[in-house]
Amino acid sequence: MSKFSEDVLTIVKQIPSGKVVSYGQVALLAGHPRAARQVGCILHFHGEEVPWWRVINNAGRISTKCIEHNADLQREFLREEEVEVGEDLSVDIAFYRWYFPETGS
DNA sequence: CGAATGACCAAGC
DNA sequence: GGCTTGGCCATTC
Repeated sequence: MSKFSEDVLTIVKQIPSGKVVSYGQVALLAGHPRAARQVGCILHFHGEEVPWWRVINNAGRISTKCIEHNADLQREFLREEEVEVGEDLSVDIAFYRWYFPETGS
């Protein structure tokens, strides 16, 4: 577990229910604006201690390009938090996007 | 240290 | 708006 990983997890934990963020934003807060890939790689590795399901790509969709991560489960979690998810795992990111108070972006 | 990998991002079609 | 190409970066071998 590197410092980068801990920082990413700490940031993700701050995401409120019913909101979602992109990997790029988390990477930015972690101090590595271009390391969005590592963020996703780290998230699929732990359990419910961190709301990883609230983290999606900048296109507003749940990526399924890698190993069989529970994309279907993630959709269930989001809908439980009043976040509408399309059949193709698409989310209205423009409306549900959460902006971290620290950056104010 | 060099090469390969991955839940990405931005630009081009 | 969706698919394809190239590029970034940290971690692992």
